[in-house]
Amino acid sequence: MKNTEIAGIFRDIARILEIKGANPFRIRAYERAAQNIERLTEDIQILSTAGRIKEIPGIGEDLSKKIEEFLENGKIKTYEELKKSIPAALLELLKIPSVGPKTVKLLYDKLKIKSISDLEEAIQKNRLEGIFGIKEKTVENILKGIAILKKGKERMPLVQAALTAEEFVNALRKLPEVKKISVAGSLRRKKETVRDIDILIASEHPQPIMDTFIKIPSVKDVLAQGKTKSSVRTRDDVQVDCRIVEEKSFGAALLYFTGSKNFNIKLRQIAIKDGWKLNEYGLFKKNGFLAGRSEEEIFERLGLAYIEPELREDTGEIELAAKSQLPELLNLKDIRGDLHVHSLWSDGNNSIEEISSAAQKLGYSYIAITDHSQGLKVAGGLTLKELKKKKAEIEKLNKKLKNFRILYGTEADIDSKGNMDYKDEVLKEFDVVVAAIHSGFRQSKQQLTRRIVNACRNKYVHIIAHPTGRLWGVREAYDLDMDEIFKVACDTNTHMEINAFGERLDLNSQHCRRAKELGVRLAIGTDSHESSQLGLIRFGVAIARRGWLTSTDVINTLSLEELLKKLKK
DNA sequence: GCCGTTTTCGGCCCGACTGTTTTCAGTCG
Repeated sequence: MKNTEIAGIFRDIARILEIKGANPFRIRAYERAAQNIERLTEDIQILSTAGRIKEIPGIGEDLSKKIEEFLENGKIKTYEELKKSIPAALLELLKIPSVGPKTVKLLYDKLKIKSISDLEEAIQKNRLEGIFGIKEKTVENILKGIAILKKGKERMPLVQAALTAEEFVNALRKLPEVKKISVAGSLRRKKETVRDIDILIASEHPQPIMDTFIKIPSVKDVLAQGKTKSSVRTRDDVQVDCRIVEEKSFGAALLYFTGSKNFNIKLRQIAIKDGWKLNEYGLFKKNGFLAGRSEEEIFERLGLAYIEPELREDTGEIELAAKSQLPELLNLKDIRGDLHVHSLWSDGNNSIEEISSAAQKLGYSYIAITDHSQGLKVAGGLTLKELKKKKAEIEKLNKKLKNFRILYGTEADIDSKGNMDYKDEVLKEFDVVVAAIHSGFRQSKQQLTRRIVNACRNKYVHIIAHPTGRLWGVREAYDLDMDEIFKVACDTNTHMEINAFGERLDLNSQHCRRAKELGVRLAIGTDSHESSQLGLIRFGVAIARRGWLTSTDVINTLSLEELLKKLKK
Protein backbone atom coordinates (compact mmCIF):
# COMPACT_ATOMS: atom_id res chain seq x y z
CA MET A 1 0.00 0.00 0.00
CA LYS A 2 1.24 3.46 -0.89
CA ASN A 3 -0.70 5.03 1.99
CA THR A 4 2.22 5.28 4.40
CA GLU A 5 4.54 6.60 1.72
CA ILE A 6 2.18 9.38 0.67
CA ALA A 7 1.44 10.30 4.28
CA GLY A 8 5.19 10.51 4.89
CA ILE A 9 5.68 12.86 1.94
CA PHE A 10 2.87 15.14 3.10
CA ARG A 11 4.35 15.21 6.56
CA ASP A 12 7.75 16.11 5.14
CA ILE A 13 6.19 18.88 3.07
CA ALA A 14 4.54 20.21 6.23
CA ARG A 15 7.87 20.24 8.04
CA ILE A 16 9.70 21.97 5.20
CA LEU A 17 6.96 24.57 5.02
CA GLU A 18 7.24 25.08 8.77
CA ILE A 19 10.94 25.82 8.53
CA LYS A 20 10.30 28.15 5.63
CA GLY A 21 7.71 29.96 7.72
CA ALA A 22 4.76 29.29 5.44
CA ASN A 23 1.12 29.93 6.29
CA PRO A 24 0.46 27.81 9.40
CA PHE A 25 -2.94 26.74 8.15
CA ARG A 26 -1.46 25.45 4.95
CA ILE A 27 1.00 23.48 7.07
CA ARG A 28 -1.81 22.06 9.16
CA ALA A 29 -3.67 21.08 6.03
CA TYR A 30 -0.73 18.87 4.99
CA GLU A 31 -0.44 17.41 8.48
CA ARG A 32 -4.12 16.66 8.65
CA ALA A 33 -4.04 15.07 5.23
CA ALA A 34 -1.07 12.91 6.25
CA GLN A 35 -2.83 11.75 9.39
CA ASN A 36 -6.05 10.89 7.60
CA ILE A 37 -4.24 8.96 4.88
CA GLU A 38 -2.29 7.01 7.47
CA ARG A 39 -5.51 6.00 9.16
CA LEU A 40 -7.24 4.78 6.04
CA THR A 41 -8.24 1.19 6.25
CA GLU A 42 -8.32 0.92 2.48
CA ASP A 43 -5.57 1.04 -0.12
CA ILE A 44 -5.33 4.60 -1.46
CA GLN A 45 -4.65 3.22 -4.94
CA ILE A 46 -8.04 1.53 -4.90
CA LEU A 47 -9.74 4.72 -3.69
CA SER A 48 -8.03 6.62 -6.47
CA THR A 49 -9.11 4.18 -9.17
CA ALA A 50 -12.66 4.46 -7.87
CA GLY A 51 -12.44 8.26 -8.01
CA ARG A 52 -13.02 8.51 -4.28
CA ILE A 53 -9.85 10.33 -3.19
CA LYS A 54 -11.69 13.48 -2.22
CA GLU A 55 -13.82 11.50 0.20
CA ILE A 56 -10.81 11.45 2.50
CA PRO A 57 -11.26 14.28 5.01
CA GLY A 58 -8.77 17.06 4.49
CA ILE A 59 -8.11 16.13 0.86
CA GLY A 60 -9.36 18.70 -1.60
CA GLU A 61 -8.64 19.75 -5.14
CA ASP A 62 -4.92 20.31 -4.77
CA LEU A 63 -3.93 17.39 -2.57
CA SER A 64 -5.98 14.89 -4.54
CA LYS A 65 -4.02 15.93 -7.64
CA LYS A 66 -0.77 15.47 -5.75
CA ILE A 67 -1.82 11.99 -4.63
CA GLU A 68 -2.72 11.01 -8.17
CA GLU A 69 0.54 12.46 -9.40
CA PHE A 70 2.38 10.20 -6.97
CA LEU A 71 0.37 7.10 -7.85
CA GLU A 72 1.08 7.72 -11.52
CA ASN A 73 4.80 8.44 -11.58
CA GLY A 74 6.04 7.91 -8.02
CA LYS A 75 6.91 11.56 -7.50
CA ILE A 76 5.33 14.83 -6.50
CA LYS A 77 6.82 17.85 -8.23
CA THR A 78 6.08 20.30 -5.39
CA TYR A 79 7.81 17.96 -2.94
CA GLU A 80 10.89 17.53 -5.13
CA GLU A 81 11.18 21.31 -5.47
CA LEU A 82 10.68 21.93 -1.77
CA LYS A 83 13.34 19.36 -0.95
CA LYS A 84 15.81 21.27 -3.10
CA SER A 85 15.05 24.50 -1.30
CA ILE A 86 16.48 23.42 2.06
CA PRO A 87 19.07 20.85 3.15
CA ALA A 88 17.31 17.55 3.78
CA ALA A 89 19.00 17.04 7.13
CA LEU A 90 17.19 20.05 8.60
CA LEU A 91 14.13 17.84 9.03
CA GLU A 92 16.19 15.68 11.37
CA LEU A 93 16.87 18.71 13.58
CA LEU A 94 13.13 19.24 14.01
CA LYS A 95 12.89 15.89 15.79
CA ILE A 96 14.90 17.22 18.73
CA PRO A 97 12.55 17.98 21.63
CA SER A 98 12.58 21.70 22.46
CA VAL A 99 13.80 22.53 18.97
CA GLY A 100 11.07 23.78 16.67
CA PRO A 101 10.99 25.27 13.17
CA LYS A 102 12.00 28.76 14.29
CA THR A 103 15.09 27.51 16.03
CA VAL A 104 16.04 25.29 13.11
CA LYS A 105 15.77 28.24 10.76
CA LEU A 106 17.71 30.49 13.10
CA LEU A 107 20.52 27.96 13.47
CA TYR A 108 20.69 27.44 9.73
CA ASP A 109 20.57 31.12 8.80
CA LYS A 110 23.12 32.24 11.35
CA LEU A 111 25.47 29.28 11.63
CA LYS A 112 24.68 27.07 8.63
CA ILE A 113 23.85 24.23 10.99
CA LYS A 114 22.31 21.46 8.88
CA SER A 115 22.40 18.33 11.01
CA ILE A 116 22.50 17.06 14.55
CA SER A 117 26.24 16.52 14.35
CA ASP A 118 26.72 20.10 13.08
CA LEU A 119 24.69 21.28 16.03
CA GLU A 120 26.67 19.26 18.54
CA GLU A 121 29.91 20.57 17.13
CA ALA A 122 28.68 24.16 17.21
CA ILE A 123 27.65 23.78 20.83
CA GLN A 124 31.02 22.31 21.74
CA LYS A 125 32.79 25.26 20.17
CA ASN A 126 30.47 27.71 21.91
CA ARG A 127 29.34 29.06 18.58
CA LEU A 128 25.74 29.36 19.75
CA GLU A 129 26.68 32.00 22.26
CA GLY A 130 25.83 35.49 21.16
CA ILE A 131 23.03 34.43 18.86
CA PHE A 132 19.98 36.56 19.46
CA GLY A 133 17.56 34.66 21.68
CA ILE A 134 19.83 31.77 22.63
CA LYS A 135 21.60 31.59 25.95
CA GLU A 136 22.89 29.03 28.40
CA LYS A 137 19.54 27.46 29.29
CA THR A 138 18.44 27.02 25.68
CA VAL A 139 21.72 25.29 24.86
CA GLU A 140 21.29 23.01 27.84
CA ASN A 141 17.78 22.07 26.68
CA ILE A 142 18.98 21.37 23.17
CA LEU A 143 21.66 19.02 24.51
CA LYS A 144 19.12 17.19 26.66
CA GLY A 145 16.82 16.93 23.65
CA ILE A 146 19.57 15.41 21.52
CA ALA A 147 20.33 12.88 24.24
CA ILE A 148 16.68 11.79 24.39
CA LEU A 149 16.42 11.55 20.64
CA LYS A 150 19.53 9.41 20.48
CA LYS A 151 18.23 7.05 23.09
CA GLY A 152 15.36 6.50 20.71
CA LYS A 153 12.83 6.14 23.46
CA GLU A 154 10.30 8.24 21.72
CA ARG A 155 7.40 5.88 22.34
CA MET A 156 6.85 2.93 24.63
CA PRO A 157 4.42 0.03 24.45
CA LEU A 158 1.00 0.63 26.03
CA VAL A 159 1.61 -1.95 28.75
CA GLN A 160 4.79 -0.27 29.98
CA ALA A 161 3.05 3.11 30.01
CA ALA A 162 0.13 1.70 31.97
CA LEU A 163 2.44 0.24 34.63
CA THR A 164 4.45 3.46 34.99
CA ALA A 165 1.26 5.49 35.25
CA GLU A 166 -0.05 3.21 37.98
CA GLU A 167 2.93 3.96 40.19
CA PHE A 168 2.26 7.71 39.94
CA VAL A 169 -1.50 7.48 40.29
CA ASN A 170 -1.25 5.21 43.32
CA ALA A 171 1.21 7.53 45.05
CA LEU A 172 -0.86 10.66 44.40
CA ARG A 173 -4.26 9.17 45.10
CA LYS A 174 -3.39 8.85 48.79
CA LEU A 175 -3.03 12.61 49.27
CA PRO A 176 -6.00 14.21 51.05
CA GLU A 177 -5.85 17.20 48.65
CA VAL A 178 -6.59 14.96 45.65
CA LYS A 179 -10.33 14.90 44.94
CA LYS A 180 -10.23 13.11 41.61
CA ILE A 181 -7.43 11.58 39.58
CA SER A 182 -7.23 9.98 36.17
CA VAL A 183 -4.75 9.22 33.45
CA ALA A 184 -5.41 11.08 30.23
CA GLY A 185 -3.74 11.37 26.84
CA SER A 186 -2.99 8.54 24.46
CA LEU A 187 -2.69 6.16 27.41
CA ARG A 188 -6.37 6.70 28.22
CA ARG A 189 -7.17 6.29 24.53
CA LYS A 190 -5.15 3.02 24.73
CA LYS A 191 -2.94 3.67 21.76
CA GLU A 192 -0.59 0.75 21.02
CA THR A 193 2.35 2.97 21.82
CA VAL A 194 2.47 5.96 24.09
CA ARG A 195 4.89 8.87 24.03
CA ASP A 196 4.34 10.27 27.50
CA ILE A 197 2.00 9.89 30.42
CA ASP A 198 -0.59 12.50 31.36
CA ILE A 199 -2.10 12.55 34.81
CA LEU A 200 -5.00 14.82 35.65
CA ILE A 201 -6.05 15.76 39.17
CA ALA A 202 -8.94 17.75 40.62
CA SER A 203 -7.99 19.75 43.68
CA GLU A 204 -8.36 23.14 45.28
CA HIS A 205 -4.88 22.89 46.81
CA PRO A 206 -2.39 22.09 44.04
CA GLN A 207 0.86 23.04 45.75
CA PRO A 208 1.36 20.03 48.06
CA ILE A 209 0.36 17.70 45.23
CA MET A 210 2.96 19.15 42.90
CA ASP A 211 5.55 18.91 45.65
CA THR A 212 4.80 15.20 46.05
CA PHE A 213 4.64 14.63 42.30
CA ILE A 214 8.18 15.82 41.59
CA LYS A 215 9.53 13.72 44.47
CA ILE A 216 8.08 10.35 43.50
CA PRO A 217 10.96 7.83 43.75
CA SER A 218 11.26 6.99 40.06
CA VAL A 219 11.59 10.67 39.05
CA LYS A 220 15.00 11.52 37.62
CA ASP A 221 14.59 15.07 36.26
CA VAL A 222 12.08 17.84 36.75
CA LEU A 223 11.48 19.34 33.31
CA ALA A 224 9.01 22.03 34.27
CA GLN A 225 7.30 23.01 37.45
CA GLY A 226 4.42 25.44 37.72
CA LYS A 227 1.44 25.95 39.97
CA THR A 228 -0.94 23.78 37.99
CA LYS A 229 1.28 21.96 35.51
CA SER A 230 4.53 20.08 35.94
CA SER A 231 6.56 17.61 33.93
CA VAL A 232 9.11 15.09 35.06
CA ARG A 233 11.20 12.37 33.49
CA THR A 234 11.57 8.99 35.13
CA ARG A 235 14.69 6.89 35.37
CA ASP A 236 13.40 4.90 32.39
CA ASP A 237 13.25 8.17 30.42
CA VAL A 238 9.48 8.33 30.40
CA GLN A 239 8.00 11.81 30.54
CA VAL A 240 5.11 12.22 32.95
CA ASP A 241 2.97 15.36 32.90
CA CYS A 242 0.74 16.28 35.78
CA ARG A 243 -1.99 18.85 35.57
CA ILE A 244 -4.23 20.09 38.37
CA VAL A 245 -7.59 21.79 37.89
CA GLU A 246 -10.56 22.74 40.07
CA GLU A 247 -13.19 20.08 40.51
CA LYS A 248 -15.76 21.93 38.44
CA SER A 249 -13.37 21.81 35.47
CA PHE A 250 -12.28 18.20 35.87
CA GLY A 251 -14.49 16.82 33.09
CA ALA A 252 -13.49 19.55 30.65
CA ALA A 253 -9.83 19.05 31.45
CA LEU A 254 -10.10 15.27 31.18
CA LEU A 255 -11.76 15.67 27.80
CA TYR A 256 -9.12 18.10 26.65
CA PHE A 257 -6.10 16.15 27.88
CA THR A 258 -7.39 12.85 26.60
CA GLY A 259 -7.52 14.21 23.07
CA SER A 260 -6.79 13.37 20.40
CA LYS A 261 -5.80 16.74 19.06
CA ASN A 262 -8.05 16.44 16.03
CA PHE A 263 -10.91 15.24 18.19
CA ASN A 264 -10.54 18.31 20.41
CA ILE A 265 -10.46 20.66 17.46
CA LYS A 266 -13.68 19.25 16.12
CA LEU A 267 -15.41 19.43 19.49
CA ARG A 268 -14.37 23.04 19.89
CA GLN A 269 -15.70 23.79 16.43
CA ILE A 270 -19.06 22.35 17.42
CA ALA A 271 -19.02 24.58 20.51
CA ILE A 272 -18.18 27.63 18.38
CA LYS A 273 -21.07 26.87 16.04
CA ASP A 274 -23.40 27.05 19.02
CA GLY A 275 -21.84 30.38 19.99
CA TRP A 276 -19.93 28.80 22.88
CA LYS A 277 -16.33 28.27 23.82
CA LEU A 278 -14.77 24.99 24.94
CA ASN A 279 -11.42 24.85 26.69
CA GLU A 280 -9.87 22.76 29.44
CA TYR A 281 -11.80 24.69 32.09
CA GLY A 282 -15.26 24.15 30.74
CA LEU A 283 -17.88 24.94 28.18
CA PHE A 284 -18.70 28.66 28.28
CA LYS A 285 -21.37 30.96 26.93
CA LYS A 286 -19.96 34.50 26.80
CA ASN A 287 -19.03 34.78 30.48
CA GLY A 288 -21.32 32.06 31.77
CA PHE A 289 -20.21 28.55 32.71
CA LEU A 290 -22.31 25.88 31.02
CA ALA A 291 -20.60 22.60 31.91
CA GLY A 292 -17.27 21.13 32.90
CA ARG A 293 -17.59 18.91 35.95
CA SER A 294 -17.83 15.72 33.94
CA GLU A 295 -17.19 14.65 30.36
CA GLU A 296 -20.73 13.34 30.17
CA GLU A 297 -22.34 16.73 30.78
CA ILE A 298 -20.18 18.37 28.13
CA PHE A 299 -21.03 15.75 25.51
CA GLU A 300 -24.68 16.17 26.39
CA ARG A 301 -24.54 19.97 26.01
CA LEU A 302 -22.87 19.56 22.64
CA GLY A 303 -25.64 17.24 21.50
CA LEU A 304 -23.41 14.19 21.38
CA ALA A 305 -23.69 10.72 22.84
CA TYR A 306 -20.81 9.81 25.18
CA ILE A 307 -17.77 8.83 23.12
CA GLU A 308 -15.47 6.24 24.67
CA PRO A 309 -11.84 7.44 24.95
CA GLU A 310 -10.62 4.66 22.65
CA LEU A 311 -12.68 6.08 19.78
CA ARG A 312 -11.58 9.70 20.10
CA GLU A 313 -9.48 9.99 16.96
CA ASP A 314 -11.82 11.95 14.71
CA THR A 315 -12.36 9.06 12.36
CA GLY A 316 -16.13 9.33 12.17
CA GLU A 317 -17.06 8.82 15.83
CA ILE A 318 -18.20 12.43 16.37
CA GLU A 319 -20.62 12.29 13.46
CA LEU A 320 -22.04 8.99 14.71
CA ALA A 321 -22.32 10.34 18.27
CA ALA A 322 -24.40 13.22 16.94
CA LYS A 323 -26.82 10.62 15.54
CA SER A 324 -26.52 8.33 18.58
CA GLN A 325 -25.27 5.56 16.33
CA LEU A 326 -21.99 4.63 17.98
CA PRO A 327 -21.29 0.91 18.27
CA GLU A 328 -21.47 -0.63 21.72
CA LEU A 329 -17.86 -1.59 22.24
CA LEU A 330 -16.56 -4.87 23.59
CA ASN A 331 -16.08 -4.85 27.37
CA LEU A 332 -13.62 -6.78 29.49
CA LYS A 333 -16.51 -8.46 31.30
CA ASP A 334 -17.76 -9.91 27.98
CA ILE A 335 -14.64 -12.09 27.74
CA ARG A 336 -15.28 -15.70 28.69
CA GLY A 337 -11.88 -17.19 28.06
CA ASP A 338 -8.33 -16.87 26.80
CA LEU A 339 -7.44 -18.59 23.53
CA HIS A 340 -3.64 -18.50 23.57
CA VAL A 341 -1.75 -19.70 26.64
CA HIS A 342 1.48 -21.67 27.18
CA SER A 343 2.04 -24.16 29.98
CA LEU A 344 4.97 -26.12 31.41
CA TRP A 345 4.53 -28.56 28.56
CA SER A 346 6.37 -26.12 26.25
CA ASP A 347 7.94 -22.85 27.40
CA GLY A 348 5.43 -21.66 30.01
CA ASN A 349 6.09 -21.38 33.73
CA ASN A 350 2.94 -22.97 35.14
CA SER A 351 1.20 -26.31 35.11
CA ILE A 352 -2.12 -26.64 33.31
CA GLU A 353 -3.82 -27.01 36.65
CA GLU A 354 -2.34 -23.74 37.94
CA ILE A 355 -3.35 -21.90 34.77
CA SER A 356 -6.82 -23.37 34.91
CA SER A 357 -7.33 -22.20 38.47
CA ALA A 358 -6.04 -18.68 37.64
CA ALA A 359 -8.45 -18.58 34.71
CA GLN A 360 -11.37 -19.57 36.90
CA LYS A 361 -10.49 -16.76 39.31
CA LEU A 362 -10.92 -14.37 36.38
CA GLY A 363 -14.43 -15.72 35.94
CA TYR A 364 -13.69 -17.49 32.66
CA SER A 365 -15.62 -20.45 31.27
CA TYR A 366 -12.74 -21.90 29.31
CA ILE A 367 -9.06 -21.60 28.50
CA ALA A 368 -7.07 -22.93 25.57
CA ILE A 369 -3.67 -24.39 26.44
CA THR A 370 -1.80 -23.79 23.20
CA ASP A 371 1.73 -25.02 23.66
CA HIS A 372 4.27 -24.86 20.86
CA SER A 373 4.44 -27.55 18.20
CA GLN A 374 7.23 -29.96 17.30
CA GLY A 375 8.75 -27.61 14.70
CA LEU A 376 9.65 -25.09 17.35
CA LYS A 377 12.20 -27.06 19.35
CA VAL A 378 13.75 -23.95 20.95
CA ALA A 379 10.45 -23.23 22.66
CA GLY A 380 9.94 -26.80 23.86
CA GLY A 381 7.59 -27.79 21.05
CA LEU A 382 5.70 -31.02 21.75
CA THR A 383 6.39 -34.30 19.99
CA LEU A 384 3.53 -36.63 19.10
CA LYS A 385 4.29 -38.77 22.14
CA GLU A 386 4.14 -35.75 24.47
CA LEU A 387 0.88 -34.62 22.87
CA LYS A 388 -0.76 -37.85 23.93
CA LYS A 389 0.30 -37.35 27.53
CA LYS A 390 -0.79 -33.72 27.53
CA LYS A 391 -4.17 -34.64 26.13
CA ALA A 392 -4.64 -37.28 28.79
CA GLU A 393 -3.73 -34.77 31.51
CA ILE A 394 -6.30 -32.28 30.23
CA GLU A 395 -9.00 -34.95 30.01
CA LYS A 396 -8.31 -35.97 33.57
CA LEU A 397 -8.46 -32.37 34.83
CA ASN A 398 -11.63 -31.64 32.88
CA LYS A 399 -13.39 -34.55 34.57
CA LYS A 400 -12.98 -32.81 37.91
CA LEU A 401 -14.15 -29.39 36.66
CA LYS A 402 -17.63 -27.98 36.71
CA ASN A 403 -18.71 -25.02 34.54
CA PHE A 404 -15.19 -24.71 33.24
CA ARG A 405 -13.33 -26.41 30.43
CA ILE A 406 -9.67 -26.67 29.53
CA LEU A 407 -9.36 -26.73 25.77
CA TYR A 408 -6.70 -28.94 24.24
CA GLY A 409 -4.77 -26.65 21.94
CA THR A 410 -1.54 -25.94 20.12
CA GLU A 411 0.31 -23.02 18.65
CA ALA A 412 1.37 -24.77 15.48
CA ASP A 413 4.18 -23.47 13.35
CA ILE A 414 3.61 -22.30 9.79
CA ASP A 415 6.75 -23.38 7.95
CA SER A 416 8.54 -21.38 5.26
CA LYS A 417 6.30 -22.80 2.55
CA GLY A 418 3.05 -22.27 4.41
CA ASN A 419 2.56 -25.85 5.61
CA MET A 420 1.70 -26.74 9.17
CA ASP A 421 4.27 -28.72 11.14
CA TYR A 422 1.74 -31.28 12.41
CA LYS A 423 -0.10 -33.45 9.94
CA ASP A 424 -3.85 -32.97 9.51
CA GLU A 425 -4.63 -36.17 11.43
CA VAL A 426 -2.79 -34.70 14.43
CA LEU A 427 -4.29 -31.22 14.05
CA LYS A 428 -7.82 -32.52 13.95
CA GLU A 429 -7.46 -33.89 17.48
CA PHE A 430 -7.15 -30.39 18.98
CA ASP A 431 -10.04 -28.28 20.24
CA VAL A 432 -8.15 -25.14 19.26
CA VAL A 433 -5.37 -24.75 16.69
CA VAL A 434 -3.57 -21.44 16.72
CA ALA A 435 -1.16 -21.09 13.80
CA ALA A 436 1.76 -18.70 13.62
CA ILE A 437 4.91 -17.80 11.76
CA HIS A 438 8.05 -18.11 13.87
CA SER A 439 10.82 -17.96 11.30
CA GLY A 440 11.62 -16.82 7.79
CA PHE A 441 10.52 -13.27 8.51
CA ARG A 442 12.61 -11.83 5.74
CA GLN A 443 10.69 -13.42 2.92
CA SER A 444 8.97 -11.22 0.40
CA LYS A 445 5.54 -9.76 0.98
CA GLN A 446 4.06 -12.26 -1.49
CA GLN A 447 5.73 -15.26 0.17
CA LEU A 448 4.73 -14.23 3.68
CA THR A 449 1.17 -13.50 2.59
CA ARG A 450 0.95 -16.87 0.85
CA ARG A 451 2.13 -18.67 3.98
CA ILE A 452 -0.65 -17.16 6.07
CA VAL A 453 -3.24 -17.66 3.35
CA ASN A 454 -2.22 -21.32 3.12
CA ALA A 455 -2.60 -21.70 6.85
CA CYS A 456 -6.09 -20.20 6.68
CA ARG A 457 -7.01 -22.74 4.03
CA ASN A 458 -6.07 -25.61 6.34
CA LYS A 459 -9.29 -27.14 7.54
CA TYR A 460 -8.03 -27.53 11.10
CA VAL A 461 -6.48 -24.11 11.68
CA HIS A 462 -8.79 -21.90 13.73
CA ILE A 463 -6.78 -18.82 14.59
CA ILE A 464 -3.81 -17.01 13.04
CA ALA A 465 -1.69 -15.78 15.96
CA HIS A 466 0.21 -12.46 16.02
CA PRO A 467 -0.34 -12.10 12.28
CA THR A 468 2.10 -9.27 11.51
CA GLY A 469 4.92 -10.48 13.77
CA ARG A 470 5.65 -7.09 15.28
CA LEU A 471 7.76 -7.38 18.40
CA TRP A 472 8.42 -4.09 20.09
CA GLY A 473 12.10 -3.13 20.11
CA VAL A 474 12.99 -6.34 18.28
CA ARG A 475 11.39 -6.26 14.87
CA GLU A 476 8.98 -4.33 12.76
CA ALA A 477 5.75 -5.83 11.49
CA TYR A 478 6.43 -7.75 8.31
CA ASP A 479 4.97 -6.60 5.07
CA LEU A 480 1.73 -8.47 4.35
CA ASP A 481 -1.21 -8.01 2.04
CA MET A 482 -3.68 -7.75 4.88
CA ASP A 483 -6.72 -7.32 2.67
CA GLU A 484 -5.99 -10.57 0.89
CA ILE A 485 -5.42 -12.37 4.18
CA PHE A 486 -8.65 -10.99 5.63
CA LYS A 487 -10.62 -12.00 2.58
CA VAL A 488 -9.34 -15.58 2.74
CA ALA A 489 -9.85 -15.66 6.51
CA CYS A 490 -13.44 -14.62 6.01
CA ASP A 491 -14.03 -17.22 3.28
CA THR A 492 -12.47 -20.03 5.30
CA ASN A 493 -13.95 -19.10 8.70
CA THR A 494 -10.47 -18.55 10.13
CA HIS A 495 -10.05 -16.08 12.98
CA MET A 496 -7.41 -13.42 13.32
CA GLU A 497 -5.79 -12.98 16.69
CA ILE A 498 -5.41 -9.84 18.72
CA ASN A 499 -2.32 -10.85 20.64
CA ALA A 500 -2.49 -9.01 23.96
CA PHE A 501 1.12 -9.60 24.99
CA GLY A 502 2.82 -6.30 25.86
CA GLU A 503 5.45 -6.22 23.16
CA ARG A 504 3.09 -7.43 20.46
CA LEU A 505 -0.43 -5.96 20.44
CA ASP A 506 -0.84 -7.57 17.06
CA LEU A 507 -3.17 -7.17 15.15
CA ASN A 508 -3.29 -3.49 15.89
CA SER A 509 -6.48 -1.47 16.11
CA GLN A 510 -6.43 -0.32 12.50
CA HIS A 511 -6.15 -3.91 11.32
CA CYS A 512 -9.05 -4.81 13.58
CA ARG A 513 -11.26 -2.18 12.06
CA ARG A 514 -10.40 -3.31 8.55
CA ALA A 515 -10.85 -6.99 9.45
CA LYS A 516 -14.31 -6.21 10.76
CA GLU A 517 -15.16 -4.32 7.57
CA LEU A 518 -14.22 -7.41 5.58
CA GLY A 519 -16.29 -9.72 7.77
CA VAL A 520 -13.50 -11.38 9.76
CA ARG A 521 -14.03 -12.39 13.37
CA LEU A 522 -11.26 -11.95 15.88
CA ALA A 523 -9.88 -13.95 18.79
CA ILE A 524 -8.06 -12.39 21.73
CA GLY A 525 -5.16 -14.28 23.24
CA THR A 526 -2.67 -13.19 25.87
CA ASP A 527 0.14 -15.50 24.75
CA SER A 528 0.77 -15.92 28.49
CA HIS A 529 3.83 -17.83 29.57
CA GLU A 530 3.04 -17.27 33.25
CA SER A 531 -0.40 -17.41 34.81
CA SER A 532 -0.12 -13.85 36.15
CA GLN A 533 0.00 -12.70 32.53
CA LEU A 534 -3.58 -13.79 31.92
CA GLY A 535 -4.52 -10.29 33.10
CA LEU A 536 -2.96 -8.85 29.95
CA ILE A 537 -6.24 -9.67 28.25
CA ARG A 538 -7.38 -6.13 29.12
CA PHE A 539 -4.87 -4.74 26.63
CA GLY A 540 -6.25 -7.00 23.92
CA VAL A 541 -9.71 -5.73 24.76
CA ALA A 542 -8.35 -2.17 24.55
CA ILE A 543 -7.03 -2.78 21.03
CA ALA A 544 -10.35 -4.33 20.02
CA ARG A 545 -12.20 -1.29 21.34
CA ARG A 546 -9.91 1.05 19.45
CA GLY A 547 -10.73 -1.05 16.41
CA TRP A 548 -14.45 -0.38 16.94
CA LEU A 549 -15.15 -4.03 17.74
CA THR A 550 -18.29 -5.11 19.56
CA SER A 551 -18.76 -8.31 21.50
CA THR A 552 -20.14 -10.09 18.43
CA ASP A 553 -16.89 -9.45 16.53
CA VAL A 554 -14.80 -11.38 19.04
CA ILE A 555 -15.15 -15.14 19.56
CA ASN A 556 -13.91 -15.09 23.17
CA THR A 557 -17.33 -13.75 24.14
CA LEU A 558 -19.09 -16.94 23.05
CA SER A 559 -20.21 -19.59 25.48
CA LEU A 560 -18.22 -22.83 25.39
CA GLU A 561 -20.80 -24.60 23.25
CA GLU A 562 -21.08 -21.73 20.78
CA LEU A 563 -17.31 -21.42 20.60
CA LEU A 564 -16.77 -25.09 19.80
CA LYS A 565 -19.43 -24.87 17.12
CA LYS A 566 -17.83 -21.77 15.65
CA LEU A 567 -14.45 -23.47 15.50
CA LYS A 568 -15.69 -26.17 13.14
CA LYS A 569 -14.67 -25.05 9.70
C1' DG B 1 -4.60 24.05 1.58
C1' DC B 2 -9.41 22.91 3.16
C1' DC B 3 -14.14 24.00 3.68
C1' DG B 4 -19.20 25.93 3.94
C1' DT B 5 -27.71 26.16 7.73
C1' DT B 6 -22.88 32.49 9.01
C1' DT B 7 -19.40 32.17 4.03
C1' DT B 8 -16.88 30.17 -2.72
C1' DC B 9 -13.81 34.29 0.80
C1' DG B 10 -12.10 34.39 5.07
C1' DG B 11 -11.85 31.93 8.55
C1' DC B 12 -8.99 27.89 10.55
C1' DC B 13 -8.65 25.51 18.92
C1' DC B 14 -6.55 27.35 22.76
C1' DG B 15 -3.73 27.88 26.86
C1' DA B 16 0.62 26.85 30.05
C1' DC B 17 5.41 27.16 30.73
C1' DT B 18 10.10 28.58 29.56
C1' DG B 19 13.72 31.59 28.51
C1' DT B 20 14.90 35.82 27.43
C1' DT B 21 14.62 40.33 24.03
C1' DT B 22 11.07 42.60 30.45
C1' DT B 23 6.44 42.11 27.31
C1' DC B 24 6.55 38.25 24.21
C1' DA B 25 7.95 34.52 20.93
C1' DG B 26 8.70 29.70 20.72
C1' DT B 27 7.44 25.12 21.85
C1' DC B 28 4.40 21.77 23.35
C1' DG B 29 0.28 19.20 23.96
